[in-house]
Amino acid sequence: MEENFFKPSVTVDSIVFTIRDSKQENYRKLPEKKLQILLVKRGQEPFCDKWSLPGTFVQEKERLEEAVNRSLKEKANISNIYLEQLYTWGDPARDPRERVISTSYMGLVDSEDIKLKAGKNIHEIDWFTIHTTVTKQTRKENRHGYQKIEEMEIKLESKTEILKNKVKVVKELVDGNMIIYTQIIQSDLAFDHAKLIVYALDRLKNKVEYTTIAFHLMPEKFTLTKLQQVYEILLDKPLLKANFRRKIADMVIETEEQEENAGHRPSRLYRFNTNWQPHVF
Amino acid sequence: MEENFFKPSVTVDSIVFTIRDSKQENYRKLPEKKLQILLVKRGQEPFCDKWSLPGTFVQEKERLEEAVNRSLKEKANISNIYLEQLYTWGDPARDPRERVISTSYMGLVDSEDIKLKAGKNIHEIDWFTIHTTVTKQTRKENRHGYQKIEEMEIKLESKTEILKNKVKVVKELVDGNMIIYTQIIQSDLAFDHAKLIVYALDRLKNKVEYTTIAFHLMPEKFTLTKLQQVYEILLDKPLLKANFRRKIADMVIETEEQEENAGHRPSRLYRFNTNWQPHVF
DNA sequence: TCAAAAGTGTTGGACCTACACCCATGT
DNA sequence: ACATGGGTGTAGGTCCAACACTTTTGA
Repeated sequence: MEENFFKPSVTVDSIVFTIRDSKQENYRKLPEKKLQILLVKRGQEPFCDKWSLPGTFVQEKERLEEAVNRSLKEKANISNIYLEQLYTWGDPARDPRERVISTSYMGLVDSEDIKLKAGKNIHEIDWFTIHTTVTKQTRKENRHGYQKIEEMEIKLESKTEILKNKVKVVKELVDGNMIIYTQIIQSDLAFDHAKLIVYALDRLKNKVEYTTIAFHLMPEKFTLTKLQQVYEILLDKPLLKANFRRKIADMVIETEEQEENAGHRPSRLYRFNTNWQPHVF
Repeated sequence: MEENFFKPSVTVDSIVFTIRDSKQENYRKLPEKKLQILLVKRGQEPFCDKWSLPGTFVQEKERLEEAVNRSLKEKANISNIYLEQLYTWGDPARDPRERVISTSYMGLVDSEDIKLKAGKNIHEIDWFTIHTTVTKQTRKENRHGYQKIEEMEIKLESKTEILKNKVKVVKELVDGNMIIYTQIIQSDLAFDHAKLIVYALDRLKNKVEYTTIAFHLMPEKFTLTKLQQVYEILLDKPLLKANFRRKIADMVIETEEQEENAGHRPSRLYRFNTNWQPHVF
């Protein structure tokens, strides 16, 4: 065996996204929807009473995904949601006391599925709407390639609180190799959780374009307009209805059901086509 | 703080890919190219004298990427290559002695860059050509969705050895949530490294289509035909020259240099266009 | 009646596939 | 001279953005 004295603590943290109605103007208009994230207010040191991602220490006989599921069950009363491993954060200084390596998971849910309940070691729990703004963008060419710096503000807003975070994402091309690192400038969140959120957001928005990941934010049966709203939020741009419908046509299957009482023509409900596969050429 | 008694060992393992000439038939023909992977023969228990991925234990004051770079330097005399974190493997039973959690990294190199040298705790080091065959594919529909099982053989071949591996990949859709797990049926490699290789291969082949990752397998200056060969190997299908060139046209920049002495018309050398960005709509 | 959303059809242009063809080189 | 790869042009089809238009409902 190789020299192996050092053992770190290992945790899992989850970034759970959902898309929820934020307001409805009148009986005719569709409610406006927003991308939201699940946060818990810590009940222990360090960062006691700071908002943070739900997470837990990995136990001796437990797989990582089991730990994630346990933490969501214990802390937020959530079970059985879509989870996907994202990234493992191993900076020696990321926990102020001792070295903790954390593997982050992205979770996606239909918000209707969930009844939140603050659990173990948690003082509060809530959904926070995500607002991101790019505040600065620079790009410098150099001998080896270039350096791109992006400063971003991430505002997280619940009914009662606003959390502000500012990060700097540096993308550097050195001898053909892309190096990306994120730096927290200011954060109201515990630990380096602002970083984990930025990373997860990026991955989510990216994957929308070439996977069916968005369907995990939907209920089993949904209208095409609601699906379009989800895509519009994630892609951050308006889409044309006719074109959107043609594009996702074979990812969905028509059902016989309709949604009524909406103040306008009733819309047909669809479900995901489990037979769908991306076109291969 | 939460209860936190258990601390696992943490390692990093790297799956380093390259594309190398395997044979040249005559002075006119271009050499045939193959996708290869870097393996080391372990010099310690457990799995002493078994081939494995290069890896190391993460040390106390070291970031994960530093550990990966150190292990590649110490064990294989490789430095300064493209690395990308892939996945963290935390199955409690993946190491026969004690619990070890391992984060895997994918490395990509131009093979000309590298002079291998077996290093610390390593008996041998070599490149292995990867041959994969899907031996069985089943798909069952059920109440919740479906289950897809794929059996794959991965043959790894160096000048002197052939390593055989057989894995079973199960993709299951349960209540709209996709669960993927891999199972090793038979493997000549140490630990669960066959799994890590299958995962890395999958990711590499996938990313070729929507990123510029393939360029990390190229030297700084290259001919378009060599680039096309790399794409053909990764996509596992022949491409039409004229169409390929149009598709990658704005990812590359023409240089003034040419490659000569080839027994046919000399070909222009290109380099990667660092200004390239995917088309956004 | 009418506001709002549901839902469909059309058109011009961009891009993609397949194939044909010519060019330049070393032996 | 010729095998081999380097390199480009084009025709036909498919896909896609943009826009216009009709339908259906609840109040």
